[in-house]
Amino acid sequence: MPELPEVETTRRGVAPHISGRTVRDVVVRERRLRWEVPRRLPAELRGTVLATPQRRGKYLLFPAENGTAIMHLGMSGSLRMVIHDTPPAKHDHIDIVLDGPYRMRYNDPRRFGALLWTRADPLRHPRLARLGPEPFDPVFCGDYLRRLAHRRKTSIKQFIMDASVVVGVGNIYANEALYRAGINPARGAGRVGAERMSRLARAATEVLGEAIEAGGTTLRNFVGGDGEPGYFQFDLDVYGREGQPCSGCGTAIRRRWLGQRATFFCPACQR
DNA sequence: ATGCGGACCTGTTAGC
DNA sequence: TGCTAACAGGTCCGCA
Repeated sequence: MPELPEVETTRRGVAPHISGRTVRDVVVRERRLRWEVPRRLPAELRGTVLATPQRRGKYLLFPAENGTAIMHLGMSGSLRMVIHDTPPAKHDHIDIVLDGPYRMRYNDPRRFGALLWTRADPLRHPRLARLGPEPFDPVFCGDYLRRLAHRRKTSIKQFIMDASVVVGVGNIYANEALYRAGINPARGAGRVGAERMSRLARAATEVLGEAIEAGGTTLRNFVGGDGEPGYFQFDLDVYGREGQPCSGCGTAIRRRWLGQRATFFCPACQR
């Protein structure tokens, strides 16, 4: 579920409840996530004061005094703040128990997520070191994309979803950005001209920004950081709309597969 | 270096 | 109603 807007919404949701709080304990009920939760993580976090959580791509960073907890929500992870005596539900794998009435609870049915620990600069962590720029970073622009896409034969959609190119453009927003830019998702990355590439960069930045504004797209079981199920729905033009008319020209939206991911596009508007 | 396919998991929904 | 298959928002890894 979580794409960048959901991750950012989660960060914003939990931030006021954890910034400046002391970690009383960390309860790990299931350590088999994408990678095993480090055994030393509870001991490292216990007794330290948490700073404001940060985000890098879809990774959440929880800086403590002696290191940083690095979290990824994977496909199905979510965080919520619950009062201490709330009994854990199915797939509630980890609690960060805080001073005061709340603990931060991590739930992840598919266990594609992760919780890691580093004492060093988290941005140099192997998982983060090779990430591309944030979509809101001014270096992320048409020229930047053109340079990287030079002679690349992969589709523009797979290219824009590559986290070493730019972070945070997941399947939903790749579809939406390409629609807004009028580019066929299957087009070779190296065959997108300068003008259209600029449009794509702008579209990606825009669509992600708007989704964050909207509070994140809510699909399936996403739960906002405040514990309220998000009911806001970002208005999607193509994703999940196979067979429905394109809002621009009325042509039926098509679905195809690119890189094992469902891809939605308007065959008339996107070339 | 690039590109592809498979892998990790469980839950929900569509179809018979 | 019940069973099975397809599909789901992410990434990493190994191989060609």
